[in-house]
Parts: sequence; structure tokens; C-alpha cells
Amino acid sequence: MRSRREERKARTREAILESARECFSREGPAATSTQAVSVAAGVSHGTIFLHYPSRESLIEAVVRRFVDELLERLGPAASSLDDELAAQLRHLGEVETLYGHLLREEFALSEPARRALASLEGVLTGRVATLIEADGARRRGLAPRLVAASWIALLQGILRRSEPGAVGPRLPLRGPEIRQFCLKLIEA
Amino acid sequence: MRSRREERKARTREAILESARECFSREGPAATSTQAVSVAAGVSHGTIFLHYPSRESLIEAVVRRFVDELLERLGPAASSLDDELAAQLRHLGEVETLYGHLLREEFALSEPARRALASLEGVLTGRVATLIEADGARRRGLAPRLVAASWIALLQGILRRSEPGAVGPRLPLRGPEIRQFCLKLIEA
DNA sequence: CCGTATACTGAGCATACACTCACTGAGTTA
DNA sequence: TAACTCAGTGAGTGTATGCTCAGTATACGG
Repeated sequence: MRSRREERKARTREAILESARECFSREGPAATSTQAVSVAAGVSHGTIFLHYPSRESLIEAVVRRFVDELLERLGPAASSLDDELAAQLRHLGEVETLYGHLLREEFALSEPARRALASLEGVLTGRVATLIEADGARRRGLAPRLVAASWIALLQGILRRSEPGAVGPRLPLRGPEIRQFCLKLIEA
Repeated sequence: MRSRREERKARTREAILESARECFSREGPAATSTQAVSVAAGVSHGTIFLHYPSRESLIEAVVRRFVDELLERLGPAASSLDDELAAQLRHLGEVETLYGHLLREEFALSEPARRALASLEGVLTGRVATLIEADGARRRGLAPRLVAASWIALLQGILRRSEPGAVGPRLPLRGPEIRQFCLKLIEA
């Protein structure tokens, strides 16, 4: 059974994680101090380190949850390429600001956090490549993995440029265009 | 006429700039302290700030020179798409480590430095798009700018992953593959 | 109701760096 | 050659920030 203490502790831990996610969405991990997270979470600065041994580990926890939740929301691969691309666009569009920050600041992340992001990228690329193979793009002599890589590269490029303040092209706006482009690529 | 003092001053300034470029190639601007640059240049720490008002301005100077030199070495646009892609691969391959760091750490650069990199990207993309248009990719209904964007995105993706220590795919290795891929994209 | 365990506090410490400035000595000028 | 100029020096300063720890208040157990 869960004591009142344990419950409060769990709530605190969750508040820190959630506040960190919000801060990272707004400013990016690199520009977010542990101090700022503690204020946002309504706890003292020291409490952060009671739950997470270091700033780095907190960032890793946020990234891991981000990746896990995104993969869960995506569910199993779609059965057609069109549906899969649409699904990826929809779900990535929903986490545009945070994912954009993570992509831009990737080099400043710890190795585990980078690996988590890489695994996400791998899943997205793999799904697209598999569906392209099924659709038979080979007929045109295009390597499925390269077509898939183009898709991901274009997608990440848009996200990377989508800074909160900037007026650049956002995923919801540009999405349909690159989806059609990708579909045309594999047309015989 | 140039006095001995002016000459020495110019040489010092140049040594700092060149040493900074080397440090940035090895470790990236973000991981390079002004202290490290001064040691590499064989001058005292304070001398850096005698020639560059701030660390940021030194980084900007390196980036500006990097872009200017690269554009100069590239010369005018090639007459065929194939030649242009090959030229871009060759010249970017020569500056792979520095350009890789700059792409990865772009978000940590100042606005002027980012603009300089954006202008380089714009030139590369523009050239490819123009040549694709000339080759008539429109027949397949592919927007030239998107094909060009795919090219640049794939290229930058490889460079971004090419960390000095890592065993990842390098431009000289992967280059021919994506060049053929790009050419196949615009085949009718 | 009292002693103990522990989640939490927040002032303070350690470190890393960009940047400064009083001083030095080589180069220039009269 | 003497006075002056200025590139260069490097110890020192200010600041930001991750992290610590002695102390506090609250929940728990007997």
C-alpha cells in the first residue's frame, strides 16, 4: 500500500518532470536552468536533485518519456504508405516545438538522450522504408531506405527550422506538400 | 606603407582567426574556450579581445570566412546537374569536420553566424533547383525546390552525423550514392 | 503522544569562463 | 637617444549555474 508520503513524493517527482517538459518546449533544454524548472514545478531548487541525480538525468528522463509517448500514440505501423506519412505528420505536428528544440540542440544532449532520439528516428524511417518496399519503388531503381531518409530529412528540416517565435514554415503548413512529394517519388 | 607594428598586429590577428578555425574543426565552437584559442595561437588570453570584441564576434569571423572561402572555391554554378552535385560533394567533403560542427551547433551560434550559414545553404539549394528546372523534372510533377531541398537535407544529414570520432557514414563514402539518387529522382 | 524517518528547503559552495585593466617592452618619432 | 605610442600580457573580476548539506516540518510507528 502507498503511504501519504510516498504519494506526495511521486507527485513531486511527476511535477518536476512535467514542468521540465514544459520549460524545454518553450525554451529548449539548453536554455533551461534547473532553477527555472524548480520554480515552474513549485518546489525548491534542491528538490530537483533529490529526484534526479543531475540535470542531465532529468533531461534524459524527459526525452525518454517524449519518445515513449510518441511511439505509443503512433501505435502500430499503418498499412499504406499514405496513411503512415499522414500519421507521422499528425503526431509530430502535435509535439512540434519540443521536438524542434531537441533536434536543434541534439549535440548538447547526453549520449543516452541522443540514443533515444535516434531510436525514434529509426522507427519512423524503418516503417516508411518497409511500406515503400511493399509499394514496389524498386521498379524505378530508387533505394527504399534513401527515399525514407529523404522523407525524414525533409521532415526534420522543417521541424528544426520551426522556432517558436520565427515565421518559418510549420509542419501543418508544409506537411501535405512533402507528403505528396514523397508519394510521387515512389510512383512508377 | 605598412609599419613593422602593423604587420605584426595583422599576423597576430590572422593567427588567432586561423587557430580558432582549427580548434572549431576539432572540437566545435561550443566546446572551444577563448583560452584554448589563445594557447593554440601562441598569444595571451587577453590578446584575443584586443582583436575581437567578444568570443561571439570571433566565431562569426570564422564562419564568415568559412562561407566566403567555400563559395569562392565552388566558383560559378556548373552547367549540368551532375557536375554541380559532384562539385558540391567534393568541396563540402573537404570541409566536412568544420561544417559538420557548425551544422550540429547551429542553434548555439549568434544570429549573424546563422545567417551566413543560411546564405551558403541558399546558394547550394538555388543552384541545384535551377539546374533541375532546366533538366525538366517538372514533367514528373516534382517541385524542383523540393527535390533540391531533399538533396541538401540528405547532404546535411550526413555531415551532421559525421562526428570526428564516430564511425558513421562520411561524405566521400556516401556521396556517390546520394548523387545517383538525386539524379534518378529527376529522371522522367 | 513521543521518537524516528524522510521529503523538502534554500543558503552557500565550487567551477568554469568570458572579459578587464594596470603594466611591460618593443617599435616609432622627433 | 630620449620621449612616446601601442600591441601584447596575464593575474584578477564578475557572473552564471550545477550541485550540496545542515536544518526543518511533516508523516509514520510504537
